[in-house]
Amino acid sequence: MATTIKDIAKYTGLSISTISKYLNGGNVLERNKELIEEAIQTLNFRVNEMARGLRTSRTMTVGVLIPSLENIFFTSIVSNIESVLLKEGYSTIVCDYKEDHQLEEQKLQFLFDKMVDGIVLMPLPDNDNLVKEIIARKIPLVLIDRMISNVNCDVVLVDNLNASYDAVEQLIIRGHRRIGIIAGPQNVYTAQERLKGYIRVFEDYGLKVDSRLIKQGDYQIESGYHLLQELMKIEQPPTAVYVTNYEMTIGSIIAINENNIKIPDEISFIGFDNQDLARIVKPALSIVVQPVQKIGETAAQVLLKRLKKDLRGFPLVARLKTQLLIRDSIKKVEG
Amino acid sequence: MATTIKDIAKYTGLSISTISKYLNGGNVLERNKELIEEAIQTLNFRVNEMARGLRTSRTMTVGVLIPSLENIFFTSIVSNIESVLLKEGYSTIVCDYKEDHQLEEQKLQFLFDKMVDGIVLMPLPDNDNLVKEIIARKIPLVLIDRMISNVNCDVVLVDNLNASYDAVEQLIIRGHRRIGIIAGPQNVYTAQERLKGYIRVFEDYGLKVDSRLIKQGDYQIESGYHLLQELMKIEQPPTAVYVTNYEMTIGSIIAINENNIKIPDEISFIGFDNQDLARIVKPALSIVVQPVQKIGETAAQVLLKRLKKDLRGFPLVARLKTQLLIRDSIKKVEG
DNA sequence: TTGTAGGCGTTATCAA
DNA sequence: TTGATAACGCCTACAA
Repeated sequence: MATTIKDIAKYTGLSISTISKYLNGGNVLERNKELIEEAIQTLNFRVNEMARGLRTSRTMTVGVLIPSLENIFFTSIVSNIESVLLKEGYSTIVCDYKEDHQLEEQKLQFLFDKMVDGIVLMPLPDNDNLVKEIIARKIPLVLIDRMISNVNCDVVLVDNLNASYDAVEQLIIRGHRRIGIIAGPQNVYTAQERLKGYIRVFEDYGLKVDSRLIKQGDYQIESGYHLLQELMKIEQPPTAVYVTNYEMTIGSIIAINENNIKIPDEISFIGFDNQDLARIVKPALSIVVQPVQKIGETAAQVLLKRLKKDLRGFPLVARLKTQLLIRDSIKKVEG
Repeated sequence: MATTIKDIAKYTGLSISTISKYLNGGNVLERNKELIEEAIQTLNFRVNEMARGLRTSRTMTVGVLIPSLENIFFTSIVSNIESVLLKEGYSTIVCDYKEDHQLEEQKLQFLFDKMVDGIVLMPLPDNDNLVKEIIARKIPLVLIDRMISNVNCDVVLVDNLNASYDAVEQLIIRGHRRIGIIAGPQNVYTAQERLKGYIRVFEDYGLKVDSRLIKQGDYQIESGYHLLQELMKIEQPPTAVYVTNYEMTIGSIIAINENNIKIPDEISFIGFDNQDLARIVKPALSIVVQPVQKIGETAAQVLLKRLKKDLRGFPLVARLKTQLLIRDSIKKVEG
């Protein structure tokens, strides 16, 4: 049906192996090179990746396993990974495991079956065995957004701790002392880090942390909505609040609007991740911006490096910096 | 390296072809069946999809090509497609073309190279040639959210026209006459349909359409934000507004909050797609809900059917109904 | 029901 | 530089 190397051979009068060699960058006489090129064009030839894969046991396919396809943070990363890989001829198989332990395992098995050449994984907590199994199979692996102790493996992280640190520090510098935080689920690595940063900056400034100002949400919109209102209802409400992810930031803003709370007069605000929202809300919201594009690109690049058997710098820990956008949602508090 | 049929043959003392037949559902003696099963378990055998693919020229892979991976509407659909396909052993290669004509073509070529068995496509306007090429290659294709005239091909659509019709009709029934619409870009099929529904219901009720109440946005948050404010600033502002997609609904709500416009007293509101938002905003928002899950599932099921060479009902046009959730954001207007 | 043998399209080894 | 040939792991007549 489709044209094969054999057809090119016939067309050019050369042998199959010469064509194959040319295809793989070997040396061929200039004259033949042109001839082959011509044949490829006119016969519209494309290598059969499957035959090649069978022979080389490389699929030129990378598996990306994420918690959910219904979360823009993850899919944006995937989008960037895919862009980079595509340029090198790799295709991306995306699986999501719907935040489910069992599914995570099952989909991983699926990627094994597909014989992906490499894997990018954003793992669930407490599933270190999966990571170990990938490594045991010697499949190049890049972890995103999570470190696993005692496991050697390339990782792309965001410096969440200092992201929080910097954000909260700006509030402190501007005179705030009662600063609320809407933190995430503490079995999630990033959420732990973001809370740690909050606590550390208080320590560094010799301030005491008031545990009533620490609210733990679940990274969902509702969380932000409810917890912000809880924060405002406590005896001495905070003068500033720091919300630690996209969804909860939306929820908080909705709560703030609904309760007619004035930013920054009644509360100073730093949110997370949501650039669109931040740009639109008046006054413009201050936010922590994660380098989504860079996360994806870095992960893809590291993986490509490993796929090329380049093991320099292994295990690499890329710790990407967030950006703190200070806008109009922060007020100075007179000491 | 990995165990092959050959290994199973050795272990069981049977021949390769017997094993193969068993693997493909053929008849084998009960005794041998158990033996083979045992071998598969202990040797941890998995068929080599590539070898199989080379032989059968089936990859058990489906390509899904969407405009963007950074839009939750699309990725939710992908998520559901993937779930259904996975159960049948198909893997999903997701590509996005970042709303770019050229990229769309390039990524499609990529899917061809990967020899996907089928394709699910959410096409850009004015790229009918791509669709035709897929069909010319006899690759099973399911189109989502867009019809192409003069082309025979399975399609999964949402009945956007009647979605709008029903929504606006509810406003009319409750006495509204000046109803604003924030429509989408008119080169997009769904956006056309949604506007048509608005116009048709006015006609059916013998009411005149005031073109000043029709605003055309670009399906982005900013659009909603600005256009809602424009609507409220015209001489006789609308008593109700209907916003025709997710992002613009967010934008509109932000504008409404910011300008302290009271829902439903100052304006009745029907939004689109955003269930989370709708649930949280007070008063609860009325919205048009697209059957995201069903879109994905239907597309996957139709494709699976075609992949099994079942051509009954071709070309199928699945026209899925939206759901109109009436909540507290609509006020009755006294005639 | 089981086994034999040929071939899917490619790469890789080795000779020429 | 080029070509003949043997795999890669599987499926599928066909024969037993």
